[in-house]
Amino acid sequence: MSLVPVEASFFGQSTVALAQSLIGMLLVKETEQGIAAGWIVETEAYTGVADQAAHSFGNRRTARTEIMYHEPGHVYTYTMHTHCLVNIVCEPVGVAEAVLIRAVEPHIGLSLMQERRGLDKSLHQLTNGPGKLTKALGITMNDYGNHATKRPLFIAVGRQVEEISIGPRIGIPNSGAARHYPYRFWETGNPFVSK
DNA sequence: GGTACGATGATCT
DNA sequence: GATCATCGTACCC
Repeated sequence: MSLVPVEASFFGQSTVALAQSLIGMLLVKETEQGIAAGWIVETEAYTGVADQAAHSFGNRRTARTEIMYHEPGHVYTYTMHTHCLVNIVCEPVGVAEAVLIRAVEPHIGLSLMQERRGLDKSLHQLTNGPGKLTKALGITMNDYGNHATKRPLFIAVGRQVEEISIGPRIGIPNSGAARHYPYRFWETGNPFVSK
């Protein structure tokens, strides 16, 4: 098992392309309690200035969205309804786009994830949602601004994915036409996707 | 199997 | 004070 972070150049592709490339990659988080990692099985692309569903729509720039304007590969975490969500920043400096990681398949540190999520949860309930996977892996707002090529939170080379499905994004009913964009990607048939 | 809804807190106006 | 890129439970097929 080699947990080697990917090269920074991996993140130098378009947001939509990266959202698909991330499917099958390994999301790794190291803490004092140990390592937890999961295969990424579901992502969503948020394409910034013209995407009404993106936090950076119209180039809105605040303390929260600041990291989206930086180099690709940075980690963008933020809280939503008491949950922490994790994104990977895309596109060159000044272009604020990102990929939301919506679900992973538990791979390393299963008992640690179960401990964090509650022992009554079945395996497939641990990480099949954006708020769930951050809790299972121990990802918090402290990871905001970390680069995904560096510990303790990074992307590692993953496995082959046979087929990727495409559909509209989830949970953005108030985003005008943007809600219909085919920007959600998941590994076809994988039982750990959020829906 | 499905849908409905309330809790909950950071962020922005 | 309004707005959410959510989750879990309740309830109804």
